[in-house]
Amino acid sequence: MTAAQAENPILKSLNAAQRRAVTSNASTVAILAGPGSGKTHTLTSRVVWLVQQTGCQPSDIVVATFTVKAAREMKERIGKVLGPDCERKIVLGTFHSIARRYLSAYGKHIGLDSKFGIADDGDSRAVIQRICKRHDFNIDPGYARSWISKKKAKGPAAEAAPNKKQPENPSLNECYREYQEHLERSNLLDYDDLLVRCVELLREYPACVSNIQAVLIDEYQDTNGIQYELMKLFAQARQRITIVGDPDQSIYGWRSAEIRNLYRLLRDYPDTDEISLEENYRSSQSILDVSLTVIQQDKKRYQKVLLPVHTKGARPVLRKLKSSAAEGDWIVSEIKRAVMMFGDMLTYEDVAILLRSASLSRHIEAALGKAGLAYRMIGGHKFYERKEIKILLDYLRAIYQPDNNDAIARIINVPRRGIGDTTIKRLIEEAEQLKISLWSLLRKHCQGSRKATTKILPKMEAKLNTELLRIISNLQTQAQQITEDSQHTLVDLIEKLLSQLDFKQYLESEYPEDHEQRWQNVQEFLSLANDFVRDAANLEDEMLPEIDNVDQVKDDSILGRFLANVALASDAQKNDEGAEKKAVITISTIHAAKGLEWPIVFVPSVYAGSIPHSRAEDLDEERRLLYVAMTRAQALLYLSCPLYGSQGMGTKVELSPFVSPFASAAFAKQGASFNRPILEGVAKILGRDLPSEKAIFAKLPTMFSPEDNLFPVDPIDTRDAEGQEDAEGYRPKGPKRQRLNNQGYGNDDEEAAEERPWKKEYSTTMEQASNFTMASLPGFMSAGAHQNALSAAAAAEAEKEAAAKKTVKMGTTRRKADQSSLLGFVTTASKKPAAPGGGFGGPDASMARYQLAASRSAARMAAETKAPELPKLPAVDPSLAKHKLASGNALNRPSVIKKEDDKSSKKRYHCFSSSPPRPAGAEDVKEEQATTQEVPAPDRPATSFHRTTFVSAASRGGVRRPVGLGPPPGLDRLRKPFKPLTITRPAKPQ
DNA sequence: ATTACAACCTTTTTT
DNA sequence: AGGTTGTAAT
Repeated sequence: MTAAQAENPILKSLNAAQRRAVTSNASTVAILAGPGSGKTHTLTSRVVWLVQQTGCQPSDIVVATFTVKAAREMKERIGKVLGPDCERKIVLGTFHSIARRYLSAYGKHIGLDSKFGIADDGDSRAVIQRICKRHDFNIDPGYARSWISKKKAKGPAAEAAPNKKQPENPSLNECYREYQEHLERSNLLDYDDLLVRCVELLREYPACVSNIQAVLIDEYQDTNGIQYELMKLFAQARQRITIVGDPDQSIYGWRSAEIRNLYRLLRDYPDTDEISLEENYRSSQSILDVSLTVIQQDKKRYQKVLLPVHTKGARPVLRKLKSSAAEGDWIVSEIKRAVMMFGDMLTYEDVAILLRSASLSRHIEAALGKAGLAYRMIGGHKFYERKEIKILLDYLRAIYQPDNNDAIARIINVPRRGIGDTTIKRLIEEAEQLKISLWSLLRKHCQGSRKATTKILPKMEAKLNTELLRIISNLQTQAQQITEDSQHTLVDLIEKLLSQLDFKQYLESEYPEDHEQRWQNVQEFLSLANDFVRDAANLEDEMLPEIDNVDQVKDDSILGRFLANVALASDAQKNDEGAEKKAVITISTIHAAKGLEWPIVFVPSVYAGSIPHSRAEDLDEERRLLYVAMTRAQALLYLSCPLYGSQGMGTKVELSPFVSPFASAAFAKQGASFNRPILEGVAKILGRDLPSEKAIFAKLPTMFSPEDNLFPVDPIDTRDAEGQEDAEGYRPKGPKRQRLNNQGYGNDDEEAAEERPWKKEYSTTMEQASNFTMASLPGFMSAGAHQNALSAAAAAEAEKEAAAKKTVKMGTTRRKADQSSLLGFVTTASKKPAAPGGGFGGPDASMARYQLAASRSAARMAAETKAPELPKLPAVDPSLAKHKLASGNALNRPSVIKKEDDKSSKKRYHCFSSSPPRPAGAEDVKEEQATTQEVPAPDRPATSFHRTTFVSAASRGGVRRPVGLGPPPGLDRLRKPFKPLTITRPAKPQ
């Protein structure tokens, strides 16, 4: 590189490959980036480079991301470097939101009413359902919906070929047609339409993108056909495109993402500069190894290299638990163990629990709630999907677009007006026959100008008239005024709506149990609206640049934009005003976790049916999903699997085929001992300062178990003994083992465990003999013995531990102690009554215990065949270790130790040449972002959390609820909290 | 005939 | 937490 480049601060934080990607002069650049390789950073830097070095105007750059979160983050990062001015000007957002902006500004050129609304999922479903029902189509509406969506998403490229298929159900096409007609009549676009119409616009009216100098696409592997088309069209003036992606992380095939787009790009732009980023700055080597083992089972995948930059680290864990409930409890215990054993270095903020589906969160939430741990949930139920919020949104939509039949239909009877489903349905049908909107039908009927054939009782008609019609038309008038004078704001409008509906009272009567919570959500909604108005006013967000001789419509009302925003960002983000820096555990779907990272990651429910989801059609994609989940972890990775399904007794569950082939070879069966080398390794990966041993152990609560031994390592369900029918295909791994020391330490099945006779005690001998060394034989886990020892030790003096151990009996009495140690720990964390028989009071005792554990684990590691080799790291200088760590120290990565001579060994994306022979399903390339962990997804307001669990959490002193649910934030929140951007690049890999 | 209410059952992933 | 069923009340 040139001298000038060397001095450029942007480039300093980049490694060679990244730098090449950033500074490439090629007009199209394809960056293939594995997980944790700094993808986002690279893309961001390229934007900066284009602006600073090549003179691109920010307003002439388009950056499209796949998720709102990614867009936000990128925006923030760019703003940090280029300043808010540039940040504002760059056209940056999800494909959908960018398309919406263009359609709203220029849609008139393709005959689109600029006041179009966006049909969300519910709308589409309702419409299609109605159509199917009306025609007695023998189609599953859900299927029809996705069929239509796919058809749209494939884009023009796929148009030609597919007739060869098979006789398509003609009703599908009819359904499609009518659906489209209906949307048009209501002036709605569904998600796919946004893209389809935008393609149409850019084709027919290229002038509106004539200014575009560069197009950058994030998460390219998740791009579908229509998006590819869109990308090309945005770039039509200059053909300058940069994409970043990783085929291994393609997890949106179900939404028509096509990995094939990569080949298309190379075919359409033969001079594309291909660059691969191979260094992984995120995870420990052993995490990468295991992840790679998983992903490599996909034989067709594009082989790719991941070069670990960090040391080996703790072995990833695959933990088997008896039940989902036990799984939840175990996760809690392991989280607590980790947080405690690392002193102040790790907080709950560093922990994520990643799920295949949101519904799996129930057990986890229950366990967290029981333990009093606060959490935040990403993905899954969305704020805007809440009943009470949806009602309000439907009213707003009706106000904005009275012709939106679906919105009207949903609110006709919402504060109850005595109009039932059947009547509503009839009204809709009638309106549709007449080709008028439901709104005008009602209007005319109530005004008497035209009687509806559907009969409406006078009482109800009166209600309709005074309540529904009046409210809506009143507010419509008010909504008009919003744009002009700033006296009336969107918030005023909503508040008026609330009062006219008597909404609070409605909630009270409708949800006697719940109403407070729901009212809080409403308040939250108000404050969200307030934020939106403020942001829209301050930074003229999302305004497209003026282009000479091209006129755009700026007619966009605030209300319209607000509604669009809601539809496109189902993820309500709350600017939490840094109010409380709640260190809170994150629960997320894997999909929503893409691009993020955490020091500690749990992936529960790794069983067949969950991770290859039972309804999944693409197993490879499911595997990739697991891969994505695993590669979110920086230092500690835990997979877990309940052996028996949650419901009832029946369902046995089988370990996911994605890990079972090498489960015992690649994973540890229980959490690692947090001995000094492990701790130091983690500290190094995270770039944090590790507290001294003393500091750590001074804080350990009494009765704290330093090992992951509260749950049996190889649980066998007691019910199994009682003649459970073997589900098809279920086969206990290996011969049925006797339960040795696997008595349930979890809290379920306590009784059963109690009654279970102890088969043998021979295991004790062995354990005693080996002292605390783990038996390495599979199936002979000494967890119980360890537990016993610890419990016993708790009752005795620390020095007597060895002796105490011998006195342990494998009797029922023991379990009591175990249990109390679990529960004791939980409560002790906050309270601190001396545990029964609590000899383990002081730091000294804790230290003693620790040392014991450390030596034990050292022994175990020696015994284990595959023990990770831990580099002997120099102990932290004691003086250093005494430093109290600032809580926020987390974020800087240390300079990376890069392996110097891997050049020779690394493979390249060698077949990344133009016009690849298109192996039918060959999937390739993609990327991953090296996000910094402090940019977790936006919080959901606490009010939207599952309330039940929070209530229980709140009631046990220890942990506070994550967010103050106070009154809506005042107007003092005029400034967006300035969140420092953490660009966490390793200092310089040479 | 319609509406309202109570007892079930079911939940992929997201713009 | 929602939707869908089945039953009771209007």
